Amino acid sequence: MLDMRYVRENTDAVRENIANRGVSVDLDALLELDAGRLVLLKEAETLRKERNEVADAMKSASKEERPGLIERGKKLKEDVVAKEKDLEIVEKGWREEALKLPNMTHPDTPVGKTDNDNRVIDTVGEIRKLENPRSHVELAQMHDLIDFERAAKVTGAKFYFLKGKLAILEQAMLTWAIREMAAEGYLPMTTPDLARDEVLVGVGFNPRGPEAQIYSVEGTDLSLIGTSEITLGGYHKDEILDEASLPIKFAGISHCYRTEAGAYGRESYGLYRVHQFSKVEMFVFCTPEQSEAIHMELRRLEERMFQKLEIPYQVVDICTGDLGGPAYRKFDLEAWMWGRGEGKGGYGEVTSTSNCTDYQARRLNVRLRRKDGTLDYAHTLNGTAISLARALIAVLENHQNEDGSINVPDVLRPYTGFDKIG
RNA sequence: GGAGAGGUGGCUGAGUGGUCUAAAGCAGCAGACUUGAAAUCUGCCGUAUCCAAAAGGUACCGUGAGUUCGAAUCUCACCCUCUCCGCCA
Repeated sequence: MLDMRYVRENTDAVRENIANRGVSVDLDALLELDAGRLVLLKEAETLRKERNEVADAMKSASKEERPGLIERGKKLKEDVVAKEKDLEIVEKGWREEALKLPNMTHPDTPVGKTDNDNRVIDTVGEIRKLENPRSHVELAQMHDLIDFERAAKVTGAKFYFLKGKLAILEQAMLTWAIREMAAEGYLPMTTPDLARDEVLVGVGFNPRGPEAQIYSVEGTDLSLIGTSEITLGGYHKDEILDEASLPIKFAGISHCYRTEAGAYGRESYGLYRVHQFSKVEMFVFCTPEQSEAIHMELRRLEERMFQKLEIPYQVVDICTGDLGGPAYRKFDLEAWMWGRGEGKGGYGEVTSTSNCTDYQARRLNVRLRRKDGTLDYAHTLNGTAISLARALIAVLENHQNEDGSINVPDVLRPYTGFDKIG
């Protein structure tokens, strides 16, 4: 959500931003609705004022005056109801359109249309030389680590059972990641896996409807979360945070559920695009002054996780056309995966960090009280500490040996209790 | 799941149809007194929105609908909290 006053006063900048992001928002229609809304609002308020005056006059009215005042009051009540109905209709359209407005964009964000326009800003780590690199699916088959077929029988396509040492490896990575985050001052939080639709919308997700990537629970206003960004963002909904308490840093542990409608194909192979996975997510509430530096910190922490896992990756500055609505700027980490690029290997997204500035905070109504007593909206940021499924792919494929055995990265060995698979 | 009680400003808490633009206390801010602090005294002290600003208007007492000339107050539904019972890892 953008500040409507800002939109009114900076229409050119907003228009350019909409164009850069390739979002379908009709700004002119929105501005027209906005102007119409203000007129109706004014009219409704005038009527309500008269109604209040009549009610006020009743208090001291004589017996003779009363019937006349009651008549006026009845008439005004009808007028108010009618005017409010008009206002409600305009406001509904206005709100729908206003919610579609994406966040403004960081000046350094590359302008572009698709992920081909994303800018690689760093490449780190060395890709191991392998004669016969195997995909994680092949490796899993060799060691009986994943059962997709039975998961399909039990639940459906794009679900999986992790077996044996891979199940242990997953838990090891979760525990390791949580401890890493705690050591950095991020408060570990196990969150609900479901949230109210209201919260989903506040964080910027679309819980229902044809475009939705979210599972919703029939007969309730609950949806399965696609990331704990949702529950952590909702955590301080409708609250006023004390400036001195910021930044507030969380490391959320949750399962993540995504419908991934229509996302089948080569790039969705194996564990890469699945309907359920576990994730440790960093989430930060901070002041507007802090958010830029914290975004860099989140990126640095994400990079460090993959450095410690000894997995080569590249950092990508996401272009305007590929940014989600709430993000002001977004970096992705793409790890090397041998199973991509038709067996030759390629980079695949493993983490992502966004600075959402005050966009989510406005929708969630999260404010901060300055030391001088004034109020402002907080800034929110999120970043992936570790996302299982994809991180497992990266570990399996990068730490495989020529014989198909897989070394456990050093940092995980204390948590797995074994050094090698196979 | 059943029965009961309850949700009011940053906090505690009064208020059951019209001076509620919500009592009082605590906390906070400014000032007085004081060498300084405490105590005491005085004043200020919710949010959003409209207006260039001020003045002012409108809305908000868990949420939503309703009754009424008029709703924090009455009615209904929902959400949440607490107590007890049942069930249960």
